[in-house]
Amino acid sequence: MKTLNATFFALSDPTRRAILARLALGEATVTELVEPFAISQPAISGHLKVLESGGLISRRIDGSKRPCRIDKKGIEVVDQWLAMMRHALAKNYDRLDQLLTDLQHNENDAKGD
Amino acid sequence: MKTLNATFFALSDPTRRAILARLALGEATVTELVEPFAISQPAISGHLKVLESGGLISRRIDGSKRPCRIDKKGIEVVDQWLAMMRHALAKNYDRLDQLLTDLQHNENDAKGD
DNA sequence: CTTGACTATAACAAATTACTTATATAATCT
DNA sequence: AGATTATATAAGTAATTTGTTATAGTCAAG
Repeated sequence: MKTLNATFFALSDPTRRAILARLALGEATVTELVEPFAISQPAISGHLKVLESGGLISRRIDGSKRPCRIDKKGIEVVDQWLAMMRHALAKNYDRLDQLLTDLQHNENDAKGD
Repeated sequence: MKTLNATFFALSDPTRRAILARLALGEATVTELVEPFAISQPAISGHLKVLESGGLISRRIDGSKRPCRIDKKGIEVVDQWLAMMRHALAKNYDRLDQLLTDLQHNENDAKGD
């Protein structure tokens, strides 16, 4: 459960998701990750730490470089949460109150923020 | 993209995920949601607003009550992001450098925080 | 062994978040 | 109408987050 917190928290920041998207194209060192992102190197290092503790990336040691790559653990955590939600939703789907709210949902059609 | 931000941000808070878990059991009004959570009603209302703007819940109007229910839009957004990541990872999986880093990953085995 | 590249940490400021209590608004009930 | 219930908004506060610059540590190259 703590993992879930850390993982979703890591994903909640657009810069960190952008880092993941970059990393999805292949491994990259910290310096390589700083380039496209227009924020300082320490800021990126901080994001990487958050991503790592969320199980979304891992790092190796290559001399003085620390190449980062996507770690599937984090992705699996999200996947499991999704599956859990879908399971709970499916279980409820044939309950009467859910059906009723489905019907009533129509009146909810044009609603602003 | 803005939706992704809002959705993941909404999911990044444990209280909000707990609200979703409760809602997965079926619709609930704001007052019903306040009960199990030991925080004030305005705090819950704030969380609900965040969840709604992340497309994770929707609300109907029932007299003075505002029953909340899970909205699958948010879940689909997460699902699409997952699919996108998996696709990018799969595309890279047969690239040489990825294979190399896979091999080198072994030396990364026992690494603390 | 000094210099330069790569990354992490410290110290601090600004913005955001998540609460709180108090209050406003709207619907329900008597 | 007056009281009660259901929810939202306002104002304020403490904690957290995200960024910055400056600096330290480690490795590589000459």
